[in-house]
Amino acid sequence: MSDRPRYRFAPSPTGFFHVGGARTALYNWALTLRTGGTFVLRIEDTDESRNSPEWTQGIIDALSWLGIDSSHPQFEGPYFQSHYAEQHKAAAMRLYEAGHAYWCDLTPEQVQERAKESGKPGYDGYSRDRGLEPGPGRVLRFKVPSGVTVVKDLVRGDVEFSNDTIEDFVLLRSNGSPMFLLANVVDDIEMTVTNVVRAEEHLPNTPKQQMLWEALGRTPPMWAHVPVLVNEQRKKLSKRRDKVALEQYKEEGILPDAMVNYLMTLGWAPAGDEEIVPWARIVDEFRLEDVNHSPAFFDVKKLSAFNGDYIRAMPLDTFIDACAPYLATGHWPADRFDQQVFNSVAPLVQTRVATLSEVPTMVDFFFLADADINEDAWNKTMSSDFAKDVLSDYCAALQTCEWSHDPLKAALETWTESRGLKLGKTQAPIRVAITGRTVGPPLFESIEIMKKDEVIRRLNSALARLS
RNA sequence: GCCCCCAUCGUCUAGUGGCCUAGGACACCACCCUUUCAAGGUGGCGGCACGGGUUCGAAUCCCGUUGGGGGUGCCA
Repeated sequence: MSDRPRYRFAPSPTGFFHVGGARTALYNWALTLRTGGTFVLRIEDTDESRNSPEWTQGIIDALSWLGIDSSHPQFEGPYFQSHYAEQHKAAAMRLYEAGHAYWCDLTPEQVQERAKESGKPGYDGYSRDRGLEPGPGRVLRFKVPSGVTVVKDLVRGDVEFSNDTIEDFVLLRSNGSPMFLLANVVDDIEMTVTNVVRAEEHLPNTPKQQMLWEALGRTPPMWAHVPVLVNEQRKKLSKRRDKVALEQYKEEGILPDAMVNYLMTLGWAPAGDEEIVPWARIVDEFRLEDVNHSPAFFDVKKLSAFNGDYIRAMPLDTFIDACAPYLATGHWPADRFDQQVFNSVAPLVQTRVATLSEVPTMVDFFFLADADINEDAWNKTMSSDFAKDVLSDYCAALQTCEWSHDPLKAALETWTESRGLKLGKTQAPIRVAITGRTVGPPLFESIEIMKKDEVIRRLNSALARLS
């Protein structure tokens, strides 16, 4: 066994992959990479109600999307907690035999009842000294020793828990199956985990787990509890209320690099004034000691801003490739899509989107049989007194105009100046007639890319609607 | 209720006793550029929760208050 640190990420497969889990995984991965350690993936699937094979694959896929590749030499696993039930039970029995645990025949209802009567919540240690033998309907409880448990946490420092505030918790259910606290510790011991980096919600569990490590005769790992991610109401991100599925962001065209970079700046910041930094630098600089102590708001707007930055930084052909899946689901007839046309506008699109899913809408007019005219845009631009004239005069000018954006622009400029107007105004009706919207890629560059017949047809069609 | 954690612009953060008249980023606003919208550039708005200490000196250390969060299962 080497003295390299062994980190671990231990999600339970409850549906889709959570952005909070993603950040925890990334913290562990960055640390693994820098320290030359190992990243152990363990699927905590002991609760049968939340267990499904495709969810496990979902976790592996999500990690891989984030750049945590299961074939990387520093990656180990996945292990499945459910496969280790025998070890968990054996450890529980060792604890019992060593006097660290005892059987209790109280049902959850009875425990609750006693708590109600005494006015003190939780289990009161009723069976501690009753010397019960194992039997049906009996749970095994840990005998919490007296004293104080000090959790040494890399993020928070020493956290003290008075043991008398901790009840004798259940190790084995009445059906004999092991509980999370036990399973988690036994697995960490078996997998020789040395560093546990997880979300703050586990902090109250930690003294219990540390007692288990000690009762099992082991030295507890280094703990680190990172702050939770919260929503706008400052509540822990929840899959019921909040948009937390990594998959969903992926579908919207958030780039993995942007997601990774953004997630890493939640609770931590790289040195200097820039927060958009390459992963290699993050690996180099990330320290648990520097992680903030307070919850961080997962801000989709800022994520988008990061993403826009990453999109603009892409080489053009990479951007074009990245757009392909989004273009494939465009709302135009499939046979009208023209890759060459898209390639020509791509540079103009690249600076105008924050996510890839915005791309199809921005270029749809090239591929639709007719421009999809937005009514507000039409009403706003076609009501001007020059709308009809500019449409018809420009249409006429196009017949002889050289088909290149400069002359295309010059033609309209000449007309505009002759009327004492501004190009910003006069291009509007033309833009709406051709693209259907008031905003979009630069007009003359777009016209240049389109077929002359088609442009003229759309201008005439607008003209017909006007009169 | 009990236990634990936390507290710098609206948000994410820098800051580890003097470099702070508190820096950056997102958002917002204005201007510049400009064929729309973006992008880019320039500038602006805006913060150390409060009260006590400690100290020559506190955003930084201590105590309290208030406010937020997490946990409190025969879930993980």
